[in-house]
Parts: sequence; C-alpha cells; structure tokens
Amino acid sequence: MTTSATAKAVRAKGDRTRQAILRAAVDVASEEGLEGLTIGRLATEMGMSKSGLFAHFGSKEELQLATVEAAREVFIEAVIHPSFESTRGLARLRRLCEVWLDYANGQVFRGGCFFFAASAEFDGRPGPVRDRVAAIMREWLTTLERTAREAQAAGELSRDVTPAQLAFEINALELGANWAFQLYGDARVFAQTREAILQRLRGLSAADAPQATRPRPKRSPRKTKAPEKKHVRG
Amino acid sequence: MTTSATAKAVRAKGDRTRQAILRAAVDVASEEGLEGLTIGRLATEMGMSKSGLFAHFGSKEELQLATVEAAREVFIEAVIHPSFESTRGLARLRRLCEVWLDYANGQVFRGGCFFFAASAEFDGRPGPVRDRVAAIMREWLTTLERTAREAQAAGELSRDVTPAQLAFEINALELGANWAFQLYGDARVFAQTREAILQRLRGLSAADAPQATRPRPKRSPRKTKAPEKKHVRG
DNA sequence: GCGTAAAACGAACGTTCGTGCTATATTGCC
DNA sequence: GGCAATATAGCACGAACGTTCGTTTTACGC
Repeated sequence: MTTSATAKAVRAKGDRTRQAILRAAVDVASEEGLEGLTIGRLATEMGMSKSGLFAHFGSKEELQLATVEAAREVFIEAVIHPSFESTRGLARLRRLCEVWLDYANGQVFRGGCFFFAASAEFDGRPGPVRDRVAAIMREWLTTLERTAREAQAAGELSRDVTPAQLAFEINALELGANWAFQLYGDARVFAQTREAILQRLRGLSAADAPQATRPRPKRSPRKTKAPEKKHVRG
Repeated sequence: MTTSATAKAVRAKGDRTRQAILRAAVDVASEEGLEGLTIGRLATEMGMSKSGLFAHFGSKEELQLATVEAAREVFIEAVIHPSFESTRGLARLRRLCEVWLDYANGQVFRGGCFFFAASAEFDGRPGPVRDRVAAIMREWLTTLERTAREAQAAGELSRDVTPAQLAFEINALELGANWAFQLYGDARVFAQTREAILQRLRGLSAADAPQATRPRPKRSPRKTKAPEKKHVRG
C-alpha cells in the first residue's frame, strides 16, 4: 500500500477520529444546540483532550460547519435514499413524508430533527453556519417541490396547488410534528401528522375520479422502478 | 407594616425598573435565545450594572422565568385579546389565525415568535423554564382547540375533524410560517399561510350554506363548492 | 527498525459567564 | 427633614469557554 490507489480507501487515523468526533457532535448538537456543543464537553465524551480534539477543526465555527455537513450526510442516508427507491411522482412524495416521520420519530438524532433545531438556533445569527443550514433546508424544500411537480406532470396530483405551496405545507406539518414530539414526548403525533399529510394529498389527487379514499389510485402505467439518482450531492 | 391604600397602585421604582428590564429581555431572548440572554449584555443595554440588574431576580433562571412570563403577557395582549373581540366560533378561529400571523410578521418580538424560539431551545433541557414554556404553548393549543370545538357546536365547522387535530395543524402551519420568515426573510409566506389555513377551514365548513366571506379565485368555475369530506378521521 | 510527520496531550492564556458580598445612593413614609 | 427600606454600584470569586503553544506519543512509508 503505497500512496497509490488504496491511499484514498484507507484513511489516515486522523480522518477516522474526525469522523467519530462528528458522529458524536451531531448527536450533542441536536440536543443541546450547535452553540451548546462545547469543545470541552465533546472532548470528555470522546475520551480525549480538548486541544487534541480542537486541532482537528481549528476553530469552533469550523467544527460547527463540519457538524452540519455530517448531519446532512446522515439525513440523506436516512431520508433521501430510501425515498428515492420509490418511483418518482406521488408515490415518492408520500414516501418522503413517511420516511421523514420515521426519521424524526426514531432516534436518528437524539434531539429530533437536527436541521429544525439548528435553523431555529441560528436564524438570528448571521454567519456561514446560518447560511449553510438555510441552504440545506432549501435543498429539502426543493426536493419536496420537485417531487410534487413531477407528480403533477404525471397527472397524479391536481394542479390547483403550486408545488412550492405544497412543499411548504408538508414541511410545516413535519416541523409541527417534530416540535410537538420534542416538547411533549407523545409519539402519537407522528401518526396524526402522517394522516394529515396523506389526507391533504388525497384531497389533491387529480380530479377525474370521485373515487374512494383508501386504495392507491393507479392511474399511471405501473412502472416497477425508475431509479434516477439525480439528487443534490455536491 | 402600614400598608397604605395607594401602595398597590403606585408601584415602587424597583418594579418599574424590573418591568423595563423584562421588556428588553423579551426582545433579546427572542433573538438570541433565553440562554444567550446574558445578564451582562442586558445590563449594558439597560445602562446599569450587572449586579444591580441581577439583584432584581436573584438567579438567571428566575430572570428567564420572569422573561417567559412577560412574553406571555405580550402575547395575550397582541393575539388573544384582539381575537376575543370576535364572536366565538368560526369567526374567532379565523381571527386567531390572522392576528397570529400579523403578530409574527410585525415586530412584536425582534426575533419572531418568542415561544417557538423558546420551546425549540429548551425542548432538550429539563427544568422549570422548559415546563413553563410547554405549559404556555399548551394554553395556546387549548385555546385553538376550544375555539374549534365551539365552532363545531355552533354548526359552523364540520365534525369530520377533531378539534385537537385541527389545532395541531393550524399551529404547525404558523410554526412553519414563522420558521420560513426567520430563516429566509420573505414576508410573503404569511399571506400564503393565511390562505392555506383559510382554505383548510373552508374545506371543513359545515355542510349547509356556503357563507363565502371571501370569494376564492378559482380556475374551474364548474365546482361550486368543495365536496364534503367523506373521510372520517380516527 | 528508523525517521519523520501526524496526532494527541497538558498547561496556560484572556474572556465571559453567573453569582456572592459590601458599600453607597436613592426612594418613600412618618 | 429624618430615617428605614430599597435600589444600585463596585468588586471579586470560581468555573467554563475558545484558543494557543510546546511537548510527547503514535502511526506508517521507507
């Protein structure tokens, strides 16, 4: 193993440590906030010295930015990838909502959705952290919006609502679910939110059929799968 | 001691100072958070010494609790009282939403809705502050819920939705509006949210006469009225 | 194995935090 | 106007923060 092809696969020890730090940082930050994410506390949790940990990042702001980036990777893995296994259009839109609620309900992050916590914390503090968080949330809104637009293009969704508006509403309901769960600890809110979103989507099902509520309207030719991974990334 | 009759009407100077402090504290806290609300910073802003200000509260937690209470007073004055001038039922429910959106849009608090910020900040930190914030938000949800129930009792609102569910949805949309405004600064989100809530309420209007206080720009004139929801929420 | 670069450490820095303690100014009742 | 009560200031403290620096330990290509 010279410094050749394998040099990239086998990371140096520092990189492994850095990633282990970030894995812990993401959990701490989702609970205590990105400002409450303290270098000393994190070092204690990792069983290493403050200065040793600090050297990996150079400044607290860099640590925060790296933590945000790590949380984004987790989110993509936990929500985006599973959802994009569904065919694009209404099915994927539903999937995005369901997977998101599982993500917020399960313990992906100890303190609920990382990005809702981070955006609430930083919305009043200008700087690169705030900008990055806002950009990532915009990615999420855009993904919802694009999926809704695809559902409209496929004739699965009424055009009475703009995709951006629907994306906002879905995001708001998820935000509300996360908020209620974190504040009151009652997980039933996720099932309620799921029903609220699905009902909203049902009310927006394309208008030609006054049909029943429950069974999925298979109006589009059933394509088994359409895995075009055209998602964000980079 | 000799408690004069006017002792209660004419507040001591300390009380006036205390209230002036809390007025500033509420603004700072809505922007920087209840933890970022620092005694030194607040003292500087008030033009007094740290210890002089501190003596009014005795501990930071007491300052935070007093700030939460002061914010609650502001909220009641800005949202509850105006709304309760409307007759109870659907009119008041609509009013609650509209006034709330004005409250979040206008600069009642510098950093947006105080309680959304506070609950996001404290949802992971047990203690009396968290408990008080959660209780106040419960008050708000209960007010929405009770008003919805009154609207149902008056026959103005379909019984296809439980008041608690509707209260949750309204609160979530407001939360989403506040979130988007704080993060992206685009005030148009309030008009969109207003429309989303009113449309939801319109979809839940009881089955009799279409009261149609606000004609909706429709692209399909064929549908005179949204069909009654046959889906019964569980 | 050796030598070097990376990684981790330990101690200390300057600040800022919340919080006491004590003295002084101010208020408000007789 | 005098006097007790109250309000405010001044100062100091210990702890925790992010950060720097010099040293020591570990990893790893040769």
